[in-house]
Amino acid sequence: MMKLVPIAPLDTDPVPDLCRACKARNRGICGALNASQLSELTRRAHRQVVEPGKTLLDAEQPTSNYSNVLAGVVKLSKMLPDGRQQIVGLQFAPDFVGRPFSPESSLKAEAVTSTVLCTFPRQLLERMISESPELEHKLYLQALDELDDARDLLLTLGRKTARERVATFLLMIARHSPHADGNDEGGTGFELPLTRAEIADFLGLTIETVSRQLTKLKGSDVIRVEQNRRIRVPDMELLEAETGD
Amino acid sequence: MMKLVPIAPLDTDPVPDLCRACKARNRGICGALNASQLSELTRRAHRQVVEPGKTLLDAEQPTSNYSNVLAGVVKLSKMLPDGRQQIVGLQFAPDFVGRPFSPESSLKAEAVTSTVLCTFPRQLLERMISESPELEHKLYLQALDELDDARDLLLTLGRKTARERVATFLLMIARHSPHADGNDEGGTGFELPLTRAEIADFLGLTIETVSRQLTKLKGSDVIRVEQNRRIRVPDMELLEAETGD
DNA sequence: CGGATCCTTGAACCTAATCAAGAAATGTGG
DNA sequence: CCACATTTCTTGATTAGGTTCAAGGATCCG
Repeated sequence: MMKLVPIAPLDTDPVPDLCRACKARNRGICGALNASQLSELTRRAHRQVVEPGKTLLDAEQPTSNYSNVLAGVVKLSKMLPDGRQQIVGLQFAPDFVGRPFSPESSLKAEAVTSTVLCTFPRQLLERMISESPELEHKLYLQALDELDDARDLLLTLGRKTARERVATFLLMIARHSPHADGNDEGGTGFELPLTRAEIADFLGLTIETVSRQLTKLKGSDVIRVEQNRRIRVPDMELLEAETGD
Repeated sequence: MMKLVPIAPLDTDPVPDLCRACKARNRGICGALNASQLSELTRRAHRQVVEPGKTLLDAEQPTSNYSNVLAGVVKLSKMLPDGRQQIVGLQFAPDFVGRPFSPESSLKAEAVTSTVLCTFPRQLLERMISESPELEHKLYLQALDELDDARDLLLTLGRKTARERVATFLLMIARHSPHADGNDEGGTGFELPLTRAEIADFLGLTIETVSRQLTKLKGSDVIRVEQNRRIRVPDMELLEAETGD
């Protein structure tokens, strides 16, 4: 049975086309917005495709825009004054990229692959947060997930061997791969979004060590390296057994 | 001048004595609650002093209670099946300890010092979150801070030397010490809440390495070790210079 | 095809781990 | 309060996993 409720005047806006076509619409934070809020967001947001290396947020710099990742991968990294670098997180669709309630980011956010983003002004989002508890709730849930991820990575960096780290990374990518070919003849295949240097920066290793461990995992028949960036895992359980947990 | 506002019937409850005396009341998440909410929370919360080693949340176990830290220090840790351990966070007053929206914790929370807690049922908090956006906002802010801390630690574990890690840890503790004696004759003095073994688990090192680096920092006149747990920093800038950032 | 970037492999080195012992601090019961 | 047991911490010797330095091979792209 239908309830009769007064129609809020602002809610007569239709869902914008941009959002209607957005794959992240119902999984990401925008799912918390009503049509009028979506409409306002859309008026000031734009969809863009950015190339690898494009910086979205810069450490110690005032931030003017936040983004949602619609496709591709974004890395979050920190750097010491002497140049040592650590990747502290990877973001996939439909993740939100930004640090609400702080005028500047403490880290750098950079596209690692060709990436599709929905970008909008920082202040607009912060205003919408204050108007929509539902939106803040979604952001909170994402923050909690990122916290779990960060702490898993802490265990990896603090206590795992090089081989275990590489296996852990491969498993993580496999699980995030949308087109990881299922169990056809040769197990699961997927593409690494990161270069060896980036994998090293993620795992707290050097590029040489990453390369050597991939070679050794190949030698143990845990993986096959079909091309530099293309990995195949014949038996996912074998890979899981290499992660240490 | 006083404003005349209608008094919400439920808000006639006075602020409970337990909360009135709570030092964390206005800094922690309870600051987001009105008198009636506080009153309900208090009815089902209890203040307790727990001894070092007491487990508050256990990995892979359903959690029935959350807590606020009122005094003391709580460690959050993860363990691999073979026993390797990593501390992934330290919580001080007035931090909230718990993982909302997840029936079980992915980590273990344990008192490291004698600790004062305000403990209450998990489901009560989750119900109050759904009723109070202000409360969820405070929790979100804390989660964002914990995320920043976790990512700082990632940089430490992934890229710093043993000496830099120990210096980074000492600086962190110094900054969290309420009774760090100010700049009397000998600089800043404070108490380490953790054993050497726990410091090692926090920094991804062994107990021997922590001990050796403390000895070396002493040899370089960056710190003085007055007792095992008592450190003095003659010049805080010297210590900062050892952290690598 | 040529140049640049990315990746692999080898050899030497080094930092931190491991193994081992003893010293200092803490706690306990007489 | 002291003697003893236990835990915690320090120090030394050795080992090993990963880094650094160096060179050569793939791969990619104009």
